[in-house]
Amino acid sequence: MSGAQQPPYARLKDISPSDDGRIVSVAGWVEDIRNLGGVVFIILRQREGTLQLTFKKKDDPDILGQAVAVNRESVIGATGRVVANKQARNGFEILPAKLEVLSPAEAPLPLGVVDKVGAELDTRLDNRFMDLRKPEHRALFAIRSLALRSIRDYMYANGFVEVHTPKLAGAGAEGGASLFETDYFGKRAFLSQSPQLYKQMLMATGFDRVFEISPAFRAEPSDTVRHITEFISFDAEVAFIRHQEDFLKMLEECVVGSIAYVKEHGKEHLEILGLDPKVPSLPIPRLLYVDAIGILQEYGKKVKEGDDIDTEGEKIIGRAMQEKGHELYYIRDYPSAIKAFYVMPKEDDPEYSNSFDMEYKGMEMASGGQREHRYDKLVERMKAFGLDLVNFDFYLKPFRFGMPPHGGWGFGIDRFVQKMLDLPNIREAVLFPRDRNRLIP
RNA sequence: GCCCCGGUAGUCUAGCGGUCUAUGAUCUCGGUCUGUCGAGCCGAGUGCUCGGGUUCGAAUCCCGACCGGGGCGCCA
Repeated sequence: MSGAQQPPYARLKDISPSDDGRIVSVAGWVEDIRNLGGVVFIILRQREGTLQLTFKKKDDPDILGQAVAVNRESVIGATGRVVANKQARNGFEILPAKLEVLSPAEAPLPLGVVDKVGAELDTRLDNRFMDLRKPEHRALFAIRSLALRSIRDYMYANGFVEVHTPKLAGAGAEGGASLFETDYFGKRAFLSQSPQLYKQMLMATGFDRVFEISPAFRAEPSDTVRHITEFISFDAEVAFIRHQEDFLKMLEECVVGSIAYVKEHGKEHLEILGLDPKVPSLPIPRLLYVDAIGILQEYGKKVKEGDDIDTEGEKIIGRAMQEKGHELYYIRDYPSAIKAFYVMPKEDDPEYSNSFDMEYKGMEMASGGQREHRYDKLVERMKAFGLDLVNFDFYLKPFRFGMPPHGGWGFGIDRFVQKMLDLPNIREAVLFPRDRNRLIP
């Protein structure tokens, strides 16, 4: 273990058949041990793939004995000679002269990494560290990372400032009942369900364009494949707009760009998963709310103008749009009555609002719109919603001292990854998901 | 929170009142084998979620709790 005198461990990508004869040290997880009696193979797994260690009884029976004694999924280090060999994976194998167990794994494993049986999601999540040793599961998160990187790149390139608003707050963001309550030095506090009010307040500062990628918490006891209690929300707010179309263009470019970025830079990961997501063409369709209701009526669903679109309706529209070749689209101009208090009703038809949802494969990815920036109108609407204005003084104050017209969106990162990769459950797209029953790990 | 379905070895499953000393696979352990790469072959090991009840008898039927799967409501 006198590490300082020894060369660093070589990675799989640093070794090739042309290194024949070279002495290298490698480390990794023991994926499998194949004991053929006179010869033993250890399949060693690293981040990028697996390589083979070969032990021959006639060369060194002692080290062969050590190799056979190692438990699967232990972390080992080995030093030996590289031998080019067409029979071995990668075209080479290593014949170790030294083998050390850096961290043994107990047996049996709580979850097999290469076992020929499946495991339920619940079991996998209970043992997530082990589950993520499977390349196809790590690939999901490599892709998620790429998608986020592309989103950030787009936002920075378009003049947005990345911000962080508080996740602990003394008042509920939108006055809903779906807040987690906690004790804050004897006072009641809530986990933020949305950065909504804070990002709007920032519109009164001169930043003009802000975005935030951070957790949001919802205490709704939803038990579905598309809800978790802690999710990552990508929020943005833009000042000095004339119409929501001014930023819808940005959102669609950002989202479509993210899918394209994943396809371009995540080829190896998509290959592991056998996936090839479609890149929607720009601009994506804008379906008016009233037309969406029309589609539902065409499909025989009993809805009337003014109704909210329920899950079934959302799925029907998803299929209808899919038939026309559209996976990603906006639904615009919802009735004012079914949207939050901060939405701006349309000038010419106040029954409807400057609001939108972005839908991807029949699931809501984002919602947003132009906000009511006129103090009097905002207060009027808040009263109509039955909100106690005393609790919202901190929010309303900026509206009395010069608030530019503005709007923005909230976009669910976890759902985006779920739909882009056609995952059956949002929990697959989250490392350590939180839901109604799961708080550990 | 509501509706439907389910909970069997570390993992995934069959069984659905006695014939269950519970099926198969995977896994683990032991044996064998000098080119495996889903290694092979021989042998062994581990289990009916918990608590009540019905019955001569319960993995199996009933009730409750907890947990899981699907759907709904709501939403990102």
